[in-house]
Formats: sequence, C-alpha cells, structure tokens
Amino acid sequence: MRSSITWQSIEAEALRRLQSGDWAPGTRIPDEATLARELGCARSTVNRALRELAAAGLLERRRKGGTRVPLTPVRKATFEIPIIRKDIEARGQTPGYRLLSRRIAPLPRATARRLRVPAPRDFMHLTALHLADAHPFCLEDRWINPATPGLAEADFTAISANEWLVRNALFTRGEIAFLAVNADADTAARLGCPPGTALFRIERTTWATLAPVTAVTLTYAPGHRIETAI
Amino acid sequence: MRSSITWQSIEAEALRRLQSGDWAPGTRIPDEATLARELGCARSTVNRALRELAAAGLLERRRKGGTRVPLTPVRKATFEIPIIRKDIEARGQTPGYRLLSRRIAPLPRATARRLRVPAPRDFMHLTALHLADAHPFCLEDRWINPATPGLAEADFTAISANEWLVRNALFTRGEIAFLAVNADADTAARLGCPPGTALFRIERTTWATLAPVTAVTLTYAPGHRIETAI
DNA sequence: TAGTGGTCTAGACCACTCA
DNA sequence: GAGTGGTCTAGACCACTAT
Repeated sequence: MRSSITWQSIEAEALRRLQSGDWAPGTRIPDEATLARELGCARSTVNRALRELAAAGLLERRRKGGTRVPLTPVRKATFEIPIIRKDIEARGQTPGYRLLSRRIAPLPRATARRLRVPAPRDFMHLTALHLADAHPFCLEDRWINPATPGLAEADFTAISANEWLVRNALFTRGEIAFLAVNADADTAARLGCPPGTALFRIERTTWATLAPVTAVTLTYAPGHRIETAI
Repeated sequence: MRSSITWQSIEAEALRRLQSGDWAPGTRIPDEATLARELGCARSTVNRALRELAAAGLLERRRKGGTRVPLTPVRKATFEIPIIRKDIEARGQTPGYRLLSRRIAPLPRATARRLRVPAPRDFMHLTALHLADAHPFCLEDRWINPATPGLAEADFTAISANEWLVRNALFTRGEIAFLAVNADADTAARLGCPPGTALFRIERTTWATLAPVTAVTLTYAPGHRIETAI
C-alpha cells in the first residue's frame, strides 16, 4: 500500500490549525493515535511532525500530559558557525590572514573562569587578524589548551587557529555569546576604525568531553551582522 | 525482542569515531544498512542518529552519494527567541513596559525593503521601552501590518506589541539579524547611557505565508548579551 | 495506575544523484 | 542504471507523569 501522506504534510496541517485558532494557545491537542486515525497515517508519521514543531517551539509535549499549544511560544533560531575564511568567501570577498602573536602564557582570570579551569594554568595564546579583500574583517583572540594533540607542530602562520582546530580538535560541548563593544584604542587601530566604534563580538568556549579545548573572542569590523531565517 | 540500543547511543558511537579520527574528514562512512548490521540495530535507528548529526553540521548526507565527514564542518547554534517580558523575568528581574508612541504612517523605504512590500504603504508604527527593575532594558521600534486581525482593538499600553503578536499573529517565516550600533542621541537618552555607547541590536522581520506581519528593531541597554550552548 | 509520548523493529517503496 | 538516504507502516514495549 502506498501512501502520499508525508510528515511534512502533517506538519503543515498542524501549522494551519495553529494559525487558524483551531488549536488555541493553552489548550491540549488530540493525542497521536487519534490524529493518526483522523489523518489516515501511521502514528510514527504524526510523531515526526509534532516532534519537529515541538523542536521549533510551537508545541510542548510531555508523556501522559499530552501535547499542548504554549501560551507564549518560544521560537528557536538556528545560526551557522562557519569558518571565518569560508564566511568571507561566501560574501564574495578574498580572505586573508595574518598571525599577530603566539606565546604560552598563564590564563587571565576571566578566561580561566570561562573555561572552568583553575586560574594559574598555562595555555597557548594567539592573536590574528582576518582580512576580506585586504581590509580588516575580524580580530581573533584565542587561548588553546596546550595538551591538544599536534598543537606544537601546527603552523599558525599558514592556517588560522580557527581552521586548524575545526579540523583537528572536534569539540563535544560549547558555549557561544553575542554582544556589542566599543572599540578600544588597540582594537580600533587593528581594525582600522575610530576608537569607540560599536563592534560586534562573538565569544566561544568549547570542551571535548570535560577537557577545555579553546576560548576565543572574535571582534568584527564595523557593520558586521549575522543573519538567519526562522 | 527488546533492545537496549538507542539512537542516542548510536549517535555517541558515531561521535566517538569522528573524534578518534576513525572517520576522517573528507572520507565517506559506511552506509546505513552496513552500520545497522555492524551495530546490531535497525536501519531506522542508524538513520535517526546520523540525521541528527547531519542537522548539527557534523555529517553531510546525500542520496546515492552516501554520508561524508565534511572537511570543514559548519556547526549550528540554536538560540531561543523569548518574549522580552519572559526574558527579563528569567534574569530574576521585574519587567516593566512603557508605550512611547503609536501611529499610522507610511513605511520608511528601508523597512519596506525589509518587509518586501512596495514602499509607500501605511503600517502601524509603535515605539516602546521595556524596563527591568525599573531600569531601561530594551527599546522596541516596530511596524505592524494594519491588516492584522484584531490590531485596531489591541491595547498596547497594557500589553507589549511583542507579546500581543506572539499570541495573535503566528508567523510562518521570518528573518533575524544581530548587530552592534553606536547609540544616537535619542536612543542614548531613552536607554540612559552616553551617546556613542555600543549597543546590541536585533532586527526581526516576519511573514504569515506571503503577507508581511511585522518588522521590529530591538535595541538593548549597554552590556546586553545573548548566550546559548552548542 | 493508567494514559501519552518516545523509540525500536522489520520490511517496503521511493527519490535523488552519481557514475 | 544502480546505490544510498528519506520516509511510511504496523506493531510492540517502554518511560514518564498526571490524576
């Protein structure tokens, strides 16, 4: 027996009922078995559709409690975290890269806290400038766990730490934050903008299992924005 | 026959193979049927695990082409988009709200472009200030499609447009952007910060099917950051 | 304790796309 | 044309939790 009912079509029908008010905020919708019977498909198909909607924040599901329409749905947006070089290429510009410094040094207290390690520990510290069409694009300030395999041999003048880590040190857990900062004198000089300019910043911290991998601060040239569809 | 093999355990095993280099970047991994045999579970269980990893950017899958480990994985981060009031409450602060202006006016050209509508069209324009513990938290500047059902009767002095729309105008498609801006004189005065302060800004535009719903610019008080786990 | 979602299985057909 | 992932089905057991 062939079926033309896809989980996407069930999802679309559910969305229609949500938009029309058929399924009102705060109420409970029929259980999966009932919907499967009503819509003429298997329960697992209904399950897949409702699971996707729950992942998007449009439904709340609990065993025994059933599936409910939240009064105030919390929508989710997914951003891609590309390698900086790829990001620049995707904008149709030519990527460039300049290593500014590389040394072993004790973690600053704030960075140690981000990485959840006891403070006076040595990490590798790198700073680098990414260029787009020869113009400053992004300033990278990074601390790397010196125990990372292969780190000592890595040539960070040829490949950015960003790219090296993505290829050589898969992380399993991380935190990311977006914020705005005024350019200090040093940052302004490196990015070629007036001091005080509002800059977009990303802070990312990652671990492999429990071991810290890296903490990085990316400060972008003026006008940078990140976008996604929801 | 009962099984203790879950798709999560298959996902964990796949992650292990990726981390260990068993499955090297750029190579192809065994097909689902083979893995199912090797791991002693049904193909659909393998499918679920690999599908999740592909959604996270750790694998690339194509029919006939098989499943590959990307050379430079593009990881994904998911952010929640809460109602501003809930956001403030989640920070343990008391939310407040003040409507600053409400009028019908022609869309500015830039906003019309964002909404993908012909320019000289009237929308409802609202500005409002959100407070946390009586301090400025976020400035909301919003344009709403006047055709939205119930809009004329909505009392935006009592409920924020943010909240009203979430409850009354489900959108199906949207765009969101994060950026940094220097506070202009007006914004600085309203948020209680010096002009020029770097502020975090979110621009969100939404549609229901093809009809524009709203375009909103949220400018946050200094120090605001948004965070998520990856 | 009972109802509901979460998941697994085995088998099947199909859609895409690579060679 | 053929190999691989995408999905559906029917049935089953289980985990969680509301009542």
